[in-house]
Parts: sequence; C-alpha cells; structure tokens
Amino acid sequence: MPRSSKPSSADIRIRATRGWPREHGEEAPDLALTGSEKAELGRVAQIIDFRTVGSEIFSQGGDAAFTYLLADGVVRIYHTLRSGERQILAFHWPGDLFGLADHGKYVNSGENIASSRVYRFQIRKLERFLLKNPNIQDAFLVKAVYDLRNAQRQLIVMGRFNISRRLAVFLVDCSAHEHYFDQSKQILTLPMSRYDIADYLGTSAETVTRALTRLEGEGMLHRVTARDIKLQLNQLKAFIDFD
Amino acid sequence: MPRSSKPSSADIRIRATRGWPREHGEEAPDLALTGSEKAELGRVAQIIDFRTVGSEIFSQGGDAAFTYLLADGVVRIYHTLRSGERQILAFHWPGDLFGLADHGKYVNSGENIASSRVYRFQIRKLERFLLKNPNIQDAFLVKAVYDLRNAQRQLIVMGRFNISRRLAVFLVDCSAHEHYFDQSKQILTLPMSRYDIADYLGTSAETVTRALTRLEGEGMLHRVTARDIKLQLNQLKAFIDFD
DNA sequence: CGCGGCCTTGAGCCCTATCAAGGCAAGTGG
DNA sequence: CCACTTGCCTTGATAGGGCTCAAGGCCGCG
Repeated sequence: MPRSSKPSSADIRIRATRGWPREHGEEAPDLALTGSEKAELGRVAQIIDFRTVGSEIFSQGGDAAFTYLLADGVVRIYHTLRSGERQILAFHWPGDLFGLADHGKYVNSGENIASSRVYRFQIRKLERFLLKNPNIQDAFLVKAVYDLRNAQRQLIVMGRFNISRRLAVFLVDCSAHEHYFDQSKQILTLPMSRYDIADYLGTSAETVTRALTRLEGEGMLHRVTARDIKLQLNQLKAFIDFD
Repeated sequence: MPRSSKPSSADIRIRATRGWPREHGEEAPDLALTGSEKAELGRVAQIIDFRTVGSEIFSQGGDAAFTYLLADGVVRIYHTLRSGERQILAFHWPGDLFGLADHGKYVNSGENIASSRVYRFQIRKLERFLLKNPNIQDAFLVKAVYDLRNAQRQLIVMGRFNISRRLAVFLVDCSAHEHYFDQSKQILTLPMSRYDIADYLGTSAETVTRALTRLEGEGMLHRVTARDIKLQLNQLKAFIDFD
C-alpha cells in the first residue's frame, strides 16, 4: 500500500552523465542542480512510498498522469506483449526518471522490486515548469540522452553478445550501485529474480542459471547464496571486453 | 566529398511525436516549431551535402564537435566492437537528430547510405542556444524521448522476436518513409544492403535472406528485385502482432 | 513441519550461425 | 560490344547455443 507525503526536496537527485558511462561499472554522478533548483523541483513533486515489494507504480496502457523520479529502491520497467511474453526494458536505481507515455497512455509498466520511495510530477505541470526553468529542462534533456545511450548500449549487448557475456555485463552494471554491492567483500546482492534477469536479457531463467554456472566454473564469480554473488570484477570486465 | 553551404532554414524539421508511434508504420509528423524558431535554429547551423554513398559523417571515438540533423537521405548509426563486429543502432531518416557523444568523443559512427543533406550544429553553441530558447529546447527533449521509446521498442523486438518477425517489423517501419515506399504499387525500395539489415537485427546476412524467403513463401511480400520489395502490409502487420 | 516460490539440473530439439559455393547485376576496360 | 571483375544476394550443409519441457532441491514463511 503506497503512502504519499509532502515533498522534501533535500535528496532530489538526477543521475546521469553528459556522456557514455565512463569506466564501465562506475556509478554515474548526479547532475549539478543548485539547492534552489532542487527546492523548486520539489515544490511540483509529491513523494510516495512503496513498502511492499512488487507493487505496480504505473501500468502499460493506463492514463499517464505522472513522471516519476526514484529517490530510493529499485524499479523494473517492462512491456507485455499480447502473447503474454514480457520484456524488461530497464531496472531503475535512485536518481532515475521513468514513466514514458504516449498520447496520454503509459507505454510500459513499472513495479518496485525493493522497498522504494519515488517523487512524482504531474506531467502537465512539469512541462510548464520546465519551459520556465531552462537549467532544469536541460537536466531532463541530459538525462533523456543518457537513457538513450544506455538503451543503445543494451541493443549492442542483445545484438552481439551471447548469454554469458550479457549476464556478465549485467552483473558488472549492478555492481555500480553501492547499496547492493558490498565493496569490501565484493559481494553483489541481487534484488531481482532469475526470471527478471532473463526477461531483461532476452532469455529464459534456466539459461540464466546455466550462464551463472559457466561463469562460476571459469572462476569469474561465486554464488554465496542464490542472490548473493561474489564477483571477480576484473575478470568479468576482461571477459566482457566491451568496445 | 561533402560540400558545405550556407544554411537555409526553409526545410528544418524535427520528426517526432510526443508519444509512441501511433499506427505502426505511419510516419511521425514534425514537431511544431514556428517559422521564426526555425529561422533562429537555422542561424546556428551549417548545411552539408554528402553526395557519395558511404561517406563517414562522424566516427566512433572522434572528437565530437557537432550534432546533426538530417534534411535529406538516410544515415546508418553503428558501433564497432573490438572484435570487429558491428551493431547498427539506428537508421535515420529526414527529420532525425544524431551524433551522441561522451566526454567530447562520439560514441558511434555515422554514414550516409543514400545521397544526404545534413544540418550540423556546433555542440557548445547549440547548448547555449537551447538554454535561451526553451521552446526549441523542448523540441529537442521531445525528440530525445521519442528516440528513447524507439530504442526500447527495438529492445523488445531483439529480446522477444525471432528473425522473421524482426524483419517484418523492420520492413513495416521502412514503409513509413514515403520517399522509399511507393504507396500505389506498395513497393519498398531498400536503401541498405542485407548486411546492414543483418547488423541492425542482430543476425547474419544469410539469415536475413532466408527470412525473406520464408515471408515470401507465406505470401507476405514479393521480391521484385533484391532491393525492391512488394509488401502486403496488412499481412505483415498481422504477423508482427505487436503489443 | 509442510507448503510454495524460486533456483538448479537434465534431455531433446529447433533455430540460427558459420562455412562454402554459385548466381546475378552493374561497372570497367579492351 | 563483350569478357572480366567485383560486390551483393541466395542457397546448401552442418554444428551448436539456447529454448522447452520436466523434475528435483533449497529456503523462507506460516
């Protein structure tokens, strides 16, 4: 059951770089918004808490009233085909914007896969607001371009990598998010299931498991538990051999 | 050999919708920019002609000085991996913006695959210009989001469709561009090779041919010549069964 | 302690990649 | 005007990666 509360602009952040993520597996920094810009943005926002995992934040085909900014937690964005197949298009982490719409309808669905806190902006209000605040509008543009680069990167991964490499890329990407990666132990705690990973990588849950087994056999990782995975980042990055 | 000339803002257009392409296979309309906005935008642009097919407009890893807007022709955007494999990320048609960069370097390469005319904007100038022209900046934001939706759509296609369906989607998408699709004869004239299509769909040229053979066998299309293909759009769309 | 969801492993098959070779069309030079 | 070249397209044979169906194991929770 989501609860909404008054906005506190304190921790408004939009995560993006003005370019391709630098060192692969490094978290992108926040865009530079001044305190007063954050405060203004906070004024057009509501905060909503999603405590229970797996609640729908918005739904494919539903009326698109809001654009969302994740403050805390992890969100999966997915599209469902008529056949019932599901493609996960992105996992979103704190500082990400989401809620693409078309002609007033959401194009995808969004669900939190960990207890989450989101800001939401009424789309019409936000549009007017951005037109009056070119610096903030610029931040949104930079973020959109950043997401576009990421989507293109994923297209490369899907188009040219086998499942093992796709998985390796995915794990390294996840390791960029401090909250889920214990730097000292090098242990990644996955917030999503094998099915989620499979639907993101364009494969099946079984194949994800098998790819994990293979990577483990190669000594690139070690499954402490199903969701806690010790990574050998250097080996994984060498294996990925991106670019 | 590209030739540059003075900008004439007459035909500046940015093709995008504020949402997911409506009827699949319909060309997106231009964003509403006033005549004076187009004129202002034209003032910060140069026009360049690329007569010979296959010239490089910009190159992965090269210093990113410009953002490009296609006035005429078709452009392929691709990324080359260390292994030499190539993934085509997009084909661009008139009204499209391209030239993503990171930290001053282009992330991908761009080449024209048909005689093309492009506007180019010096990136620094463009950024300053957009900050002073919120309506135009808004158009760029809408365009970026439009491209993001398209990239996500392609992710669905790559993640969940077999090659025949990917190809069908591709052909229907191409048929949206009047200049290459003879409405009365229902004949699509492909400006790109089988290799280009393969590298876009994440497969091989042989498999593209085989998929064409299969679709032709099903009566969904007919190869008049290798590049001229008569489409049965209704059947193809039914076969795609998107959403 | 038993249940249910998630994860893992196995067997068989199919789609697609790869390697190889031949066909076709356009352009070139004699 | 015709042989030759070259790039692109098509078809065939074969192998293998990944999907699907099936079943068993593990863990957290009631």
